[in-house]
Amino acid sequence: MKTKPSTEYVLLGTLFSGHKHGYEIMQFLESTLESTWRVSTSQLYVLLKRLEREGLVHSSLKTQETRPSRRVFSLTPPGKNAFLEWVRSPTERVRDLRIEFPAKLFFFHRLSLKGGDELLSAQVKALGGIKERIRKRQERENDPFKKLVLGTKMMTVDTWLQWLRKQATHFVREIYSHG
Amino acid sequence: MKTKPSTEYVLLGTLFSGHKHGYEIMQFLESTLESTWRVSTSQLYVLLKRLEREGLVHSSLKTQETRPSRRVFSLTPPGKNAFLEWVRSPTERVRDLRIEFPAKLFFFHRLSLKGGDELLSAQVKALGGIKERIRKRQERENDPFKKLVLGTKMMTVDTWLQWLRKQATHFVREIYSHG
DNA sequence: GGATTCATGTAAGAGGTTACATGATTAT
DNA sequence: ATAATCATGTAACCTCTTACATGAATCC
Repeated sequence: MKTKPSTEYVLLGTLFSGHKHGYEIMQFLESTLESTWRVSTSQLYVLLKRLEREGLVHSSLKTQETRPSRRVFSLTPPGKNAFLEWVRSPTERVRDLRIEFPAKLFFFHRLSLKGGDELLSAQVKALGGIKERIRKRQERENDPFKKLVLGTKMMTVDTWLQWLRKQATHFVREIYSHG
Repeated sequence: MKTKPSTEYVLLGTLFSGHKHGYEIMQFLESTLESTWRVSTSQLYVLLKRLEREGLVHSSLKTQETRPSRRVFSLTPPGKNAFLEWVRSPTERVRDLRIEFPAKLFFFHRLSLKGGDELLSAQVKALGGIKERIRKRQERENDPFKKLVLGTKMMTVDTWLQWLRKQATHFVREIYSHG
C-alpha cells in the first residue's frame, strides 16, 4: 500500500478527538502546531476531499443562519486506524524527522495516547540501523568529498539520537505525569 | 529576481569547466556527486532546455557516425555569473544546508575556486543570525510543545555551526594545500 | 466606511517522479 | 542471445503554492 503524505495524517489526527469543519481545522493547526505544520487553505480543502474519497473521513453539510454552510468532517473507522498506525510508527527517513516526529509527539501529548515510550524506542532503533549503514559506507569510502557528505549524515543521525534520548524522552514522560 | 531551484545551479556548475552533452552531465553527477545529488534523466533534459531558454546555457547538435547525435551544452557569460553568485552565497534556509552546502563545497574543490573561507564565514554568520532569532522566540514561548520544536531547530543550527567550524573548514583548507 | 473574520472552493503553475518510446552498438 | 551502454526525449501524474472568486457579518 502506498504511503500517504504526512499532512493527511495530521488532518486525520485533528479529527481524532471529534468532528470539525474545514475552517476549524485550519484554526486548530494555526494555533497549536503553528509554524511546525502549515497547510494552505486551498490545499486543506483539496486534502479533505481526497480523504473522503478514500473513505478515511466522512462529511455532511450543516447550514447556518447568518453564516455560510459548513462541511463537517469526522473520522471513519478506517481513518482512525490509518492515523493510529501512522502515529505509532517511527519515521523511516532522517530528513523527515524534523517535522514529522515532533508532530507525532504532539498528538501523543494532545490526545493522551499510550505508547509514547514504544514510539521513542522504535525510532531510536530505526535510527540505529541507519547509523550502522552509514558507518559501513564510511569505512570503505575513499573520496574525501563523499566522506564529508557521509559525515554530515552521521552527524545528523547522532544529533537526533541524542535529542530522542533526552528532550523527547523528557517530553513524553511529562505527558503522563500531567495527564 | 526569482531564485532558481538549486539543481539548475548544479547543472551550470558541471559546465563550468567546459562543454558537456546531457548524457555526459548525467554520468558526471552519478560518479562524483552520486547520492548527494541525483537528477532523473528525464528531468535533466527538461532543465537543460529551460536553462537554454533563459540564456544561461547554449547548445549545438553534434552528429556522430555510429551513435545518436549529441546536444552539446556550454555556459554563456550570464550563466557563468549566475553560477558564481550562487556558489559564493550562503544558504539561507537551514533545511537546505544538508544538500546545498556540501554541493557548493564540492564545486569549490572541483573547480579550485577561490573564496572558500569567505563562503564558510558568510554561512556561519547567516546561521548566527538565525540562531539569535530562534533564541528570542524560545525566551517568550511558554507552550511546551512549541518549546520542544524550537529546541530541535536550535539543535540543528548548532550542529551545523560546529560542522562548519570543524569538518567544513578542514575540507576547505585541504583544497588549497593539495590544489 | 474599511478591514478582518467566517467559510468554501477553483485554476494555474512550479517542480518533481515514473513510465514509456526509440534504436543502434558493444560487452558478456 | 541477451543485457547493458549510448543518447535523447515525451506524457502522465503527484504534491504543493499562489492567485483568484464569492459574499455576508462583524469589528474598529
